[in-house]
Amino acid sequence: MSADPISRRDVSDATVARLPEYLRTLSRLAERGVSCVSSAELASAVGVRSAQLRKDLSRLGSYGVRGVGYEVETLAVEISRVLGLTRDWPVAVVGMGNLGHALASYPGFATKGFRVVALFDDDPGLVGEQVGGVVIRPFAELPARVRSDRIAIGVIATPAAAAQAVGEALAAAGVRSILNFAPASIAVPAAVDVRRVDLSTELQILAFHAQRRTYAAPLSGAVAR
Amino acid sequence: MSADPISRRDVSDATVARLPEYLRTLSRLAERGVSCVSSAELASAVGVRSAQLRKDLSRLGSYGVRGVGYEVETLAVEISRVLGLTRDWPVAVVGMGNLGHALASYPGFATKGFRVVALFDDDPGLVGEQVGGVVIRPFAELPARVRSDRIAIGVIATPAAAAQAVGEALAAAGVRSILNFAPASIAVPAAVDVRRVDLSTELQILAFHAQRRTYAAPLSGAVAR
DNA sequence: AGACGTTTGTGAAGCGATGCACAAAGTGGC
DNA sequence: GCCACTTTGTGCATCGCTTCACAAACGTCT
Repeated sequence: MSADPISRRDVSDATVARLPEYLRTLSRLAERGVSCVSSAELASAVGVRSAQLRKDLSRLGSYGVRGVGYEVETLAVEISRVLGLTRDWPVAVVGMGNLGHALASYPGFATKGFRVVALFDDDPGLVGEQVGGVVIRPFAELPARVRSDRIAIGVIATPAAAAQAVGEALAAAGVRSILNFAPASIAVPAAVDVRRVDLSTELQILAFHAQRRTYAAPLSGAVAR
Repeated sequence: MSADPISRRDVSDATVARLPEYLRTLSRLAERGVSCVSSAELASAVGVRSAQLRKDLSRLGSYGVRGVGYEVETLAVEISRVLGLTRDWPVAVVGMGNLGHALASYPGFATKGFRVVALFDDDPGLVGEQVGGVVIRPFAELPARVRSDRIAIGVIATPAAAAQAVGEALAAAGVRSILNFAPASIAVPAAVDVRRVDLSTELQILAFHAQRRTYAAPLSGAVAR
């Protein structure tokens, strides 16, 4: 009864998106031997306002001490608990091209409870190969592996054309969380949570700002086409 | 004077983030031979409300025809222009491990005016290797290459420990736009625009929602550890 | 040419997130 | 034990984005 898990329900998406950043900064502080930190210090290390940090953390409960600050270790554990990192998350990667290889051996995937336990591709030249100690298997084995390995998260790293079919197969197999790296949006049942990471989109946003800078700078120069 | 480039100034970040999605959907429609589309059709294809789509597009100017809709080709060209995709964007990738290799040969990088023209790594085992027709060079050559190739965008694909140094080197060399894939935030001068893509953060957000689902489902089951 | 149906562009309302400012709560010194 | 100082937690104002709703504009049909 001391820590009420139900109270996590009203944590907004904006707050959740910042929690991983807080957690990484706290880990860095812990490595440096810091055991206690104020909201002002932590906020400036992360790059947010201190008021926002305190408001975010207050959603998780009262883990700070007035006049002192937050205990680094305690706060890190609490954020981990809220994010669900204290349990095990078996992950499957579908599509073992360059990107799939990179994701399967990405250090960030191995930590925090995420375990890449299954790799899939239909290219006969790739099936059987080992990446990070896991064997690449044909895509048809997906449903069986999802059941046997209790796979909770699917990562799509296929070309755009295959993304929709893979997403449907993952959803049909019971995977409710999908991280989609393919340059295409996919339609899935409402019960499935999809997050898309598109490298091309990020570049285009950068290009927009870069272009705006070059237009803004030379006030006297001829701008027209 | 017909198309005023200054009017692009008041396009909000939220709108800019959606423009690439609109553009990709328009390209798909054009491939299918669709030449005209209403805001309702386009919006549902993208997955946003039609009012939002219209408001976004109205920021770029009046490119729709009342009673008819938007001409696919014209709208695509205009969005491309606003995003700055009609010019050439030389890109450098720093850190040619698994992720760097994947990014350098990513199809989405090659299209839309982005050209990977330089690859850097300090591992002697990688220097000299060709990826997509571009030779990997030692990191020390970065400043010279930025000048000679007019590199505008830098992609950081190094381990976390190297990210800060690479970011500083890019900024010092004159690169004003950085896409950071390393699992670490970097501090750069205010004139430099950094976007961070963190695979671990995305997974953690997925895990949060997945955990919330499992807590919400078994109302009668004992939750307390 | 005029009336009708359709779709855009946009003012206004609604809503959620951010930032401010301060009371509440704790520590340490005397 | 009381006082001064520090820092959290939070009500409240503000800001920006999203959504609604409708008038203006366009094509079409007669």
